[in-house]
Amino acid sequence: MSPPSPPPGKRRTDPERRQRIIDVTLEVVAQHGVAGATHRRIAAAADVPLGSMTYHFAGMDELLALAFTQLAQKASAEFRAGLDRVETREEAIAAVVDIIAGDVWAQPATLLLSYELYAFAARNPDLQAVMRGWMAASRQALGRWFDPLTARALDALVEGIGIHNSIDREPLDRAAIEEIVRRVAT
Amino acid sequence: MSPPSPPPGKRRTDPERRQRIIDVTLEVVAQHGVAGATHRRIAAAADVPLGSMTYHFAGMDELLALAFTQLAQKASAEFRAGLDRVETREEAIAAVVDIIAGDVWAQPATLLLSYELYAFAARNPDLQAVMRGWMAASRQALGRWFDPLTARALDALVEGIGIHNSIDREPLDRAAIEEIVRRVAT
Amino acid sequence: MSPPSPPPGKRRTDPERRQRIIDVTLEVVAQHGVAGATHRRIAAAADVPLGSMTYHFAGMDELLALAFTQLAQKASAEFRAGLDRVETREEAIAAVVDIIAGDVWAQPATLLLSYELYAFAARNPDLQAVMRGWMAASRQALGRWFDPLTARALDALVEGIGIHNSIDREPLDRAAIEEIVRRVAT
Amino acid sequence: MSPPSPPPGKRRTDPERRQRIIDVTLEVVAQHGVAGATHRRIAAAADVPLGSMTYHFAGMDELLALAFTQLAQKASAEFRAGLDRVETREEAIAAVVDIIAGDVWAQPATLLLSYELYAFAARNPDLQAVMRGWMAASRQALGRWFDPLTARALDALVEGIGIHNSIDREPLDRAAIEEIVRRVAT
DNA sequence: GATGAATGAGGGTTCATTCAT
DNA sequence: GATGAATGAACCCTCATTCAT
Repeated sequence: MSPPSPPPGKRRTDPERRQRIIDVTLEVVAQHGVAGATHRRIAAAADVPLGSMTYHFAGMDELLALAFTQLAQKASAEFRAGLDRVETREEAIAAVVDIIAGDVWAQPATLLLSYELYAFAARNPDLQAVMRGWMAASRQALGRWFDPLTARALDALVEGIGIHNSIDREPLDRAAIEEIVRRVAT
Repeated sequence: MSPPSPPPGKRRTDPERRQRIIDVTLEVVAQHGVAGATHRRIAAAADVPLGSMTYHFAGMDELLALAFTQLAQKASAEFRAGLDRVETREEAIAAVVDIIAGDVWAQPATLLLSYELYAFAARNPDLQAVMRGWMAASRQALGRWFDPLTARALDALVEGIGIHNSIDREPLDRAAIEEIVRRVAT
Repeated sequence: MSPPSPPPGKRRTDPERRQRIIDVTLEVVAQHGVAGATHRRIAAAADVPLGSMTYHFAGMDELLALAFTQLAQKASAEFRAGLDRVETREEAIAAVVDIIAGDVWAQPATLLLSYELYAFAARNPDLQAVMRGWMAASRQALGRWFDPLTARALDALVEGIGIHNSIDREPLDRAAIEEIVRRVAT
Repeated sequence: MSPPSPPPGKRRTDPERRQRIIDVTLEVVAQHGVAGATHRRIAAAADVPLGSMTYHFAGMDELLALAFTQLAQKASAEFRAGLDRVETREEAIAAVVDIIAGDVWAQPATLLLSYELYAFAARNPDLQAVMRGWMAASRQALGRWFDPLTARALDALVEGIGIHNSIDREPLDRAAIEEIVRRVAT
């Protein structure tokens, strides 16, 4: 059995189109918020005809759900990638510090998207499942080096320090972050 | 017998009106998100004519800013209230655990509002100032019992565990939270 | 019998108020057009409470009618003043040239008001009477020196050249105007 | 039998729609003034959904500008048409008298529109260019038979007598108009 | 007499969505 | 399959006007 692919026949420049719309959706949300993410704006940003929006996606909700899901999965993958390549507990601690202080979550756009994601997920059961999966994956990755409670604590720390650093005018530096991480990791 | 109340639909004196609109705004945001917080919806929920919206507030942005500011200030006040009445460091630790595990942030609506608040604040300089004030107040309250770095770490922990507990199907219990708090608080 | 004055008792800073509103109305119309002449804008420009608007005048239509009537009467008076002081036919011709080339109608604001006035008068019988009175007065003033047909022709010329000069990038100079006036005045 | 027309309220193909809206706009302006020309009123008069207004035109200003531009161009074309078909100077004079006394500008609606046009143009640079073009075309048409100064004077006369005749209870008759035109045309 | 608070009607505009092509 | 034209619901906001004071 072949995977469920679009029926063969007259496929044009399609395949990337759908994905590009999803990617652009996140950009638009980052810039204008969920409230400002309209079909028109996304279509314009993706350089796609307006009709494509409702043709490819049932509605904004579905599109947002898809976009946020991909965001969560990508973030989760990056999180695990950072931890999977380490060999010792010391390196694992360093990896956690990297994640908190690193470029990924330090980017204002990414953090902004996470706020929008949380708010959206709170009203969307599908996204809640995605987020629980994300959390579970993070804890599993941490679980290689830390006991379950510590893993959860570290995961929460990543979240909390990330948010506060984005608001704070003087974010915590690497040394301070490491100090805290070490306290939590016994 | 209750005092003679003005016939509904024709009351001209309603001093708390303005404040009620602000309160209702938060309820509507909690229920429908910032994206779904429209003048009409809020007016209906507050049982107020539509014209009152732009009469009392320059626009949705101002109204949201006011509502979120009050939310932040109320949350900040509750945070400090929990810490200001303690007399020992042990009690302070218990208070932090209370805050994390307690009713305030455990309410889904409150957490949801905080996501919306973060997203909104990221695009609104006034709210950023409010949030920095909130963070500063929290750290000051914690500063009575903990050194600055620990205070920041605990504050981040409150944030992170709160968020994760709201997503998690099996939130951390008091004992687990206390264990983590004690690790951070040396 | 005394003239119909407001009943004595508690008169404050009233008398000029009403007239000032009328004057300011013309300024607002000149700046924003009849379409943009709102109670609020006029009240703000006249530094008068909004409630004064509907207190002193039955509605915008009445206020506009009053304002335009005063404008017409003032313009008419100036027109006659220019002609009444002349002693010879030659001076009368010079006066007509003065009116056309002069400062009064050359001011963009004044001409703009006349357009608005014409448009308004076309839909307001009272103003039509005012304008007919204005025309009659002009012709009467001209009638001292010119036969009826010539008077009407000169009056039309004042109108037509005035308008065209306001549109034209190179308005007719005094000499050209005088040449035309002399042709019409036999 | 008439051809099968689409059921009302559900027609999707209406190529002249845009132009009809422009035409109807002038009718609405003639009836209610620029101040009373609203999207809703025009849409109703043109039997067109409200959404069509801002779909076809960027805003009321653009719509008014288009409508007035077409009015000016049509008036200009008629003016020239009257003069272009004459063969002698005598006929040219007769043509000018026709224009002044004729049906075009004698219609109250047309004159009313010209007032609104002048007022609108005074606040709209694009329309000023249109009006200057109109004036230039008129003078060029007159220029075939009259020297430049006379051409301008006759043009102004058309304007002035037209306006005054519309206000006057006893408009000038053809003979009187001809007498004045002849004076101006040397 | 005079006014500031309040309102509901109506303003322009944006939007997701539909549908003929 | 894909799209551009079109729509009507809903948006935020301004307005003249009312009314208790």
